[in-house]
Amino acid sequence: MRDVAAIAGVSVSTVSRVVNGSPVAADLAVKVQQAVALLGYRHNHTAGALRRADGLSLTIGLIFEDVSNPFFSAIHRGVEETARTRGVVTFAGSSDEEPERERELIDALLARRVDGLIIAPTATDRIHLRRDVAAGLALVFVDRPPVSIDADCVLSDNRGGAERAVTHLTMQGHRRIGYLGDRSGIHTASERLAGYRAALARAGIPEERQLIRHPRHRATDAYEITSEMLRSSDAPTALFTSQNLITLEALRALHHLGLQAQVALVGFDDVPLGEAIEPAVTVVAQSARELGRQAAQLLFSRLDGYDGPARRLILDTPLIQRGSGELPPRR
Amino acid sequence: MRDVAAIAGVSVSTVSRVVNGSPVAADLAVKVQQAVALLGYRHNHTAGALRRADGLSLTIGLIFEDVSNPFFSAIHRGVEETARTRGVVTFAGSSDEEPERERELIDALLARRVDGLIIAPTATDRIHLRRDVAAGLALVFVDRPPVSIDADCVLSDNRGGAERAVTHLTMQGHRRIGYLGDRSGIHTASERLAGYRAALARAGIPEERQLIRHPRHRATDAYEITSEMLRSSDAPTALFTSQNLITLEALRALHHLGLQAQVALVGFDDVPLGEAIEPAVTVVAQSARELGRQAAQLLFSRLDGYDGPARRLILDTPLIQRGSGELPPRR
DNA sequence: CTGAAAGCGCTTACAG
DNA sequence: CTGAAAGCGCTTACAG
Repeated sequence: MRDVAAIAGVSVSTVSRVVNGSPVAADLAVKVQQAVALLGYRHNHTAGALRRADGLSLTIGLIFEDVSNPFFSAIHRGVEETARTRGVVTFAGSSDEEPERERELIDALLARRVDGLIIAPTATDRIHLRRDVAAGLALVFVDRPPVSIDADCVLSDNRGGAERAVTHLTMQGHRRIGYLGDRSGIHTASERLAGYRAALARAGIPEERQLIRHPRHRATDAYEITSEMLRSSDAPTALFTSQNLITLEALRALHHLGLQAQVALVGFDDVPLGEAIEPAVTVVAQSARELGRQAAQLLFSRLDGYDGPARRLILDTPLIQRGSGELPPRR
Repeated sequence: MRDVAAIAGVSVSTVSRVVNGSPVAADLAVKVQQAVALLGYRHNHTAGALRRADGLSLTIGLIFEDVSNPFFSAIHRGVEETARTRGVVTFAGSSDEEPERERELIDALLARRVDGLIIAPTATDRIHLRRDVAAGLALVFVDRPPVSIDADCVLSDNRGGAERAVTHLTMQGHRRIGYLGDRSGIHTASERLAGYRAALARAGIPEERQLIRHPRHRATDAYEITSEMLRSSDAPTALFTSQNLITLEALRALHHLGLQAQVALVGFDDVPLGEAIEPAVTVVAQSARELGRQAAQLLFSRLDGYDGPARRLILDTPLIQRGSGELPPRR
């Protein structure tokens, strides 16, 4: 900036004004712009933030379980869409469901002075950000509510969606419905299990322990567990799979066993090709992108000065009937 | 930091040393740490970078077509894996294949002083970063090579993979092979088309114009175009779909028409459930995560001082036979 | 409208 | 090892 000022023959104050669009005499502005082009000057917004009144970095951070899970990357996209309109750029990182990694990421992001954070917290989150929030950090939770701090959050209707899915199965006469759940401890997992239980209770069906399973490592275990459950003598006539990766694995297992037209299935969260395969997959859908948009909205409203109590948004999870969930009981 | 110094009864220099792990007398270090905890002090790494010798922000930027495309989010994950070992956090943004948006993102990221940039450039990239690279920016291209600047890049073997895929079809007697390609102009698209052509030429099959199609809007058009092609009187006996989203749409069309067991298909890039559906989908696979890892490696080697000529890495694209690509010609 | 000076939160020579 | 001072690239009162 000093170099630009020297070449343009003005003070750095004037260069700063031109760069920031403050009123400057036209002839000086032209000189400055020429010098900027000549030198290939890049404004250092970060340095400016140190002195600027608002102190904003125009930067926010996203912390997900895994940035490459399509569910989370769709949230990312939704956040980006609204951040973009404000000239805000977005960090994104994966906690891998490890509280320590989550904490590292939070620390790293705050050391870079992000204006806000959108977090899908780990099951055992120890998030301690009260002071940072008091100091102006905008904090929003997405997909899972915060446990150790009171903050804005946006969730899907997990319990309601699961209950609707399972009731859909009981209404068609299924009484043995397998539950393939996510690692317990994760909020969405326990809510969906609660929904499953509520639906069984409503239909007067007793729970069976061996029908409720929680694969530890989703991608690898879910396939095995599903296969095993389906091969057993008291196999279920229907499955409720409570997470997108688990649904994919259960579908693989069903298709490999050739049981996809025998055993009903409803999944939580849509899957690619879910509509194309035979039978097409009935799911409870959630709009990840919309979760992201809403989370960003909450975040920016805080940066814009909203100072009221924490808000909690719950998004609908409509049931999409496509075939797999409408198969009658077969055994 | 000043407050910490005041409470600990030391100079800010000493606080700085403690925070950065420089040698400090044990008793003073303890006092500083207590003050840090008491105040909830957050180090401002960004402010430090202004004065620090290396000037590094420990920040890099990723620019993809779309962060929510599973291919790109897997690259993101690969980058993150190697960035993480260095305490580097990652921005990620979507260009939507628009050069102007790409430029905005680059400018925004450079204004936040990222140490490096990993870009999957738009078809008509006007990327002008020579001066920034000269000033120390580490720049790597991924998935698509740079057109307007010489820089490190890591690509998949697009032409070779496509040629292998199509030759696989011709070897089984297919002579009418439909090509469903990405928007032309995108490097990967033209390479894959070249591979398709090479395979036809090698098999002595003349090209047919109406069998080579480029959906404009992948998600929406690919379905229509595939359906139309399959319904025509001179329909192909096999399809080569040259991108993951296009493969998904073509599969939807095939399944909806009930032709999935009649018309062979090989896709470029794997798709979820590709293994589960019937017939399972034969693909040319690329490891997006590995692309990301390698790109990050190239980037960090530059930051570590490598100053040689631009490198170009080409990753293998093995053919995975699963069934859909092994269907014989039917008409 | 414009410029000189002070200062944002840090790190880095430089003395001690 | 420790502290006082200068300075990184900017913005912001404050005079003119």
